[in-house]
Formats: sequence, C-alpha cells, structure tokens
Amino acid sequence: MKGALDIPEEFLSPYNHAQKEELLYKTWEASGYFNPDNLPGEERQPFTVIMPPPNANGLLHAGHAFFVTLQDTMIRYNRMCGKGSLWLPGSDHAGFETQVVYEKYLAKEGRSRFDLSREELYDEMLQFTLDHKKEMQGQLRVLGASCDWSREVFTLDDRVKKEVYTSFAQLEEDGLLYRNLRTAHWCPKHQTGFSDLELVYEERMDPFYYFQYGPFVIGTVRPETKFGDKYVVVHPDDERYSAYEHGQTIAVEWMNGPITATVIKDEASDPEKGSGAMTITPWHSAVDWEIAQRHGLAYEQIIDDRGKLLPVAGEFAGMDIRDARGKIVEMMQKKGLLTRVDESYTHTVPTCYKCGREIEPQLKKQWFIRMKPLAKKAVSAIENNDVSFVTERYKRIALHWLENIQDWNISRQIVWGISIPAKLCVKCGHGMVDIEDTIHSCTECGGEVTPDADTFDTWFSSGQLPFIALGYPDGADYAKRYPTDVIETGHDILFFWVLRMIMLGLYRTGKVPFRRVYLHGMVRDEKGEKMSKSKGNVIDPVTVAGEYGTDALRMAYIAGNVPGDSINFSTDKIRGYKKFANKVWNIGRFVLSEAADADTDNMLLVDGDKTVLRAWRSLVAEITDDMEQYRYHLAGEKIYHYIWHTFADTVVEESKTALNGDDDAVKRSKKALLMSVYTESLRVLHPFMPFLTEAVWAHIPKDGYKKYDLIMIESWPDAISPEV
RNA sequence: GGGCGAUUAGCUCAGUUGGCUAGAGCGUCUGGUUUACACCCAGAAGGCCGCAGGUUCGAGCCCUGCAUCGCCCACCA
Repeated sequence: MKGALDIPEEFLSPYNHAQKEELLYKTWEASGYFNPDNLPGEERQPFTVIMPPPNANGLLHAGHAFFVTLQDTMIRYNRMCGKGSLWLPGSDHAGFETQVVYEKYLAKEGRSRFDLSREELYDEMLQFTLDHKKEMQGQLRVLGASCDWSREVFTLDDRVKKEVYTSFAQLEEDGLLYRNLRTAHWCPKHQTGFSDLELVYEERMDPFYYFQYGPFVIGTVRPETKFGDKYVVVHPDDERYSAYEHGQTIAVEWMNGPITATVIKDEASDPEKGSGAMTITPWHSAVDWEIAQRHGLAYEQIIDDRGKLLPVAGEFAGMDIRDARGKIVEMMQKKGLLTRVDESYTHTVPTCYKCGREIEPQLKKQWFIRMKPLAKKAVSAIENNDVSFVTERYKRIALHWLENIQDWNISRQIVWGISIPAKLCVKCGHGMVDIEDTIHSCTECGGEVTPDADTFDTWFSSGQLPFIALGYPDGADYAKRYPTDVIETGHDILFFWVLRMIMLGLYRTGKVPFRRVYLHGMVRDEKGEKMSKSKGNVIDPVTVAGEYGTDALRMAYIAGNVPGDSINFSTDKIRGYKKFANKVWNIGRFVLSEAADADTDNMLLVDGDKTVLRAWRSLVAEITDDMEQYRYHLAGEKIYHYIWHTFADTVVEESKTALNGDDDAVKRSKKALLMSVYTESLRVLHPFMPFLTEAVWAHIPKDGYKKYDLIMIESWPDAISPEV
C-alpha cells in the first residue's frame, strides 16, 4: 500500500457485514438517538411514522422486510434533514390469525383447543405471542430498524384496551353500534363470524336444480337449505304469475310432505333468473332475510353452526351439508319433484379466507358498527386531501370502497383477543355495553345476564393504533405528533387497516391519523409467483441478510421498485448490491489513504474539480427532490450509479495522476474534492445502506467533513453544502 | 358483471411534467495482476419500447381500439 496515510487494518480486507452489523446496531441503540427526544440541537420539527405492527405469531417474512426497509429509509432521511424522527414500533396480537396458527401448533403436538379451558388456552397463546414478539423484535434489529423501542406498543396493552373500550362505548352512545339479528358470514370449520373483508369469492360450476313447488317451478344450487322454505317469491310485475296475489296461500307437496306455502310479491325477485320464482331461506341468506324482514315472514334455522342439517331435515338430520346435497336431489327425483337440472351453472361462492371452506350465512346476534356515517367523513377527508395517497390510483380504490361500505361485524367467537365488554341477557338475548361491569340484570326484560364471551375483530383495535400509540387524549406525543406524517404498508390491507384507521381516527379525534398513505406491493419470488410455504419459494429476509448483508437486501428492495407495484425478489439483485457495498468500502480505503489529511477550512478547488463538485451537488438536489416525492426507487439507483460509475470510475481514477504529480495546489484540490464528495455521498447513501455507511464513518477523521461520531445523526448534504 | 395494473435487451426490471443517440443488474463475448477494489477494470454484442391507428416540430411516455397476462371489487335463487 503506497497510501500517504495509515489505514486501519480492517480496510485491507473486503467489507465484512457479518462482523459489523450487530455491533453497529448496538451502538445506535445505545446512543439513544432512535428516540427523537435525545437528538442533538434545538427543538426539531417532528416526523412520525407508526410502524404497522407485525402479527406476533411467527417470524418476519419478505413482506415485513420490505416495509422495514422503506420506512427506515424515510425515518433516517428525515432524521438527517434535521427532523425529530419517530418511528413507533408495535406488534399485533392478531386475534383470529394467531388462534389459527396456534391451533395448528397444538395439532402438531397432538393436542386440541377443546382439551383446554378458555383461560388455559388464552394463557398459552399469550406466552406463545410474547415469545414470538421478542424474536421478531430481534429480527427488526437485524434489518436495521431505527425505531424507538422505548415507545413500543402491543395491541393487548392496557392503554390500548382502555381506548378500544372507550370507542366501543362511545359508538353505542352515538347510535353507531347495534347487536341485532342479522346475517353473519359464518365459517363452519372455524366456528366464528367474519366481516365481509375476510371472505374470498371463488368461482364454481355447480348443477342448478329446478324443483316443482306446487304450481311453481323454483331453481336452486342449494337444495339442502330448502327444507323449511314456505314462501315463494315472484316479482310484482311478472306477468307469468299475475294470477297469484301477494299473501295468497297454496298447498304444496314439498320435501317432507305437504305444506302450506304463501306467495310473496317482492322486487328482489329477478324475472330473468331461473323461472322467475324462488323460495326463500331467511336464516341462511342475506337477501332472503331482507325479504323476510320486509314482509314480516317467519324464519327457521336449517343448518347448525358446524354445517350439519338440523331435525327439520327429517331423515337427513345430522348429515354434513357437503354430503347431503346429492342424496337430497336423489330423494327429490324419487318424489317426482325434480323437473330439470342445468349442469353448467357458474356462480361465485364466498369462502373462508383461511381454510377455503364455504361460508354459511347464519342469522346471529353480533355487534355491528354502522359504517356509513364514519365512511362519509373519511371520503371528505380524502377528497380534501387531508390525507393523500402516494400512489394516486389507490385513492380511487379507497373512495369506491368507502362509498359502498357495509356495516362492520366486530364480534369474533374466539378466545384470543380483547374481550367485548358487554353483558348478554340469557333470556331475551339483548346485548348491553358494560365497560365498568355494573350491569347485573337485563335492561330490557330484567332477565339474568352473562358476560359476552366474544372478542373484538383484531382490526378494531389495530384500526385505532395511531392515536392510542401516541397517548391520546393527553399524551405529549399526541399533542405534538398527531396527525402523523406517513402510514406505509402493503396495499392488501388498505381496507382492513388503512381506511379503518382513517375512519376511527376521525371519529375519535376529529383528525385524520396520517397525512399520507404510501402503499407498497407484494413481494413475489423471482418468477413473479406468490411466496408460500407449500410452494417452498419463501425467502427468509433474515437468512438473506446474514448471507449478503442487510444493506444489500435493503437496496434490492428499494432501487428500481416502483411504489405500489409488486416486486420480484431475486438473489442476483441482492448479490449485486453486496458487491456495491464492497465497492463503497474500497473507495473509502483509497480516499482515506490518499486524502484524509485534506484541508477543509480552506478548500481551494481548481476549476476542473469545481465542475465535478458542482455536478455532484446538482445530483444531490435531484436526489433530495426524489426523496421528498417518495421516489426512493430512483434516488437509490442514482446514488448507486453516481458512486460507482462516476465517482469511482472517473473521479477517483483521474485523481491518481494528480496525486502522483508535483503540483501542490492541484494535489490539495484533489484531496479536498475526494473527501467532500465521498463523505457527502456516504450521507446520501446512509438511509439506504445504514450499516456500511456507519462502518466507514467511524474512520472519517473528525473535522470539517464530519461533525458527529455517528453518521445517522449527521446532516443530509443538501443542508450543508457550501457554495462551490 | 364492474374496475385497476402490466406488456421495454436472453432473464428481472428502471425510464418522474413528451426532448431518448432508450438505460441498470444478472447472463453472454473480447481483453486486462494500471500504486482502493477480481465482490475489480476497459470494451463489445444484444431492443420495429405488445399490435393497429391518432395528436405533435418531436411519442417508450398523451388519445382511441385490440390482444395477452395479473390483481381487486360484486347479495350464493
């Protein structure tokens, strides 16, 4: 090594991320700077991001690493711009999701949740969740997340429960909460109701059966629900049925023998469909229930909660509906009631998003929130740009959903979650909100009451996270940092989470919870396929970070990946950025050995060097603009390209001649140029590749090029660059 | 049934308000132990920017239509 200066020994070998990253994270954490209250300087303008709390029931996957990278980049950039960056971490108990995961875990151990009492099950799941939470937090550290652990929030914390209860009570007071008999989306396997968002519609081709129903012919794909059907509904204007009057009774030979049926005229009946006449099953169909409600019709349960036929099905009682259909059709054929079968009927059926089992609509009393008034305010907020979308196209999707919103079923019949603070009447079924546990008899009928055994939909609590996490109503953070600046998350939870946060945030605080929504796409494998355990194409970000370095992983997530689009993850790309890390490291070795003694107070640049510095500064301005406009994908590529192909390949190469020459003024100018551009480019690179840049920073002499020991609190170069 | 997105080099993808002689990474080929780096350097090949029209001095970018792939939404007769 012919360098003018002594170079630390570690610079003599390639950059070794494995030796550096863990130590560097510890240094950052020990510095206290993740907490914005500890940052040097005057009172800083706040910059706040609430981390989407990962579900504490597993380990981080490639999607988590994506959001960690994007958000940490935002946080670090804004911190360097002189703001009081707060990234508030959390984790979600993830009610139903976790219960499903835990049941699988129990099954593996040869146990079942039915072996345990509610309390035992809850306690085991709590331990399970806390263990995973801890492990996940270790993984977030591996990924370099500069979040403030001192403000961490868990969705089962007392303060969360308290505010969630307050919201629940307030919704009731405002008439936005009800618990009436209503069609619920019920999964016979999981034994719980869902909101409309938890359904997945699946296209099916099923036989469509026509049955003789007295003088009518009615069509159905679901003969197994028809045992109790005693109303036949036709459109009031349907000429074919003008001979029948509304309310007229007719004698019908039906599945279990002769019955008396009633003709109902209702516009819900579509003359174009089937024969134009249909019978209704109010207990197991939302549409039928509405018709029944309109005309005050009777209703009866046919299928139990486990998907088995009830005694009304006669000889079929107790049979699973999946086995019963064929046998029932056979029976109907024998009775001579089957008139026709259309084999190729295509329709969509709702299924459980978790197990794929067909959803069985069931009349249930569950807690529902009236969403229309809440959605209306959210629509105004979005239209007024009180909250804006970085990927504009999601704005329209959001508005469309809000304008067609349905009431939200927030009750789940599961153990794991925040219990619903209410009493139910044993006698009349009336539900009463009871936060303070003061209700001991039914307010309607005076009957005995029992605590509601249900828990809240997990999104009901996470949907209130921003204001709760900041300490609403009297927390200092709330006063200073609400509304937060950005929410960054996957577009798949736009409805589940983002829009509900907007609605609930507006409802409780009167303000939007964040000013901007940045939605990223899904992470797929290199062929563009969804990652899944069964396909075996899951990339574990922590393993990859171990192999190539977190910085390389992070660059692969950012550079060239357009906001909102799904990204294909390839290890080739990560490998490329690992090389880049080493390149930056080696440039450091050269620059520090040749120019660490550069004069900073008196930077006399020769004309050619001035041009180089000006070009660099103008690129910094461009990159700064990209950062402000959330174009991280461009900013990342630009700094990469400049460092490698301009600074290393041209500026450094050309400096060699000058440094070997005899002209002291030229030498002095070169040294100053190398040091300025190199140290400034490290700053620009820091939000993207925090570990590497911090590792190099430790070797930069502390003078005009460096103010602080840690690059993480240095200024973004746009703010420091003096005139050239 | 309604809506959205994608289509650019062999592969994976950038290309910000129309100025592009269309770029990057990986791969391929040729040549290099030049006083940081072989996790490197110098260079090369490789593209009717899905198809067909249109607007414009100028279109990868804007408009219309079509094709293919993907995604989201929708009350199961």
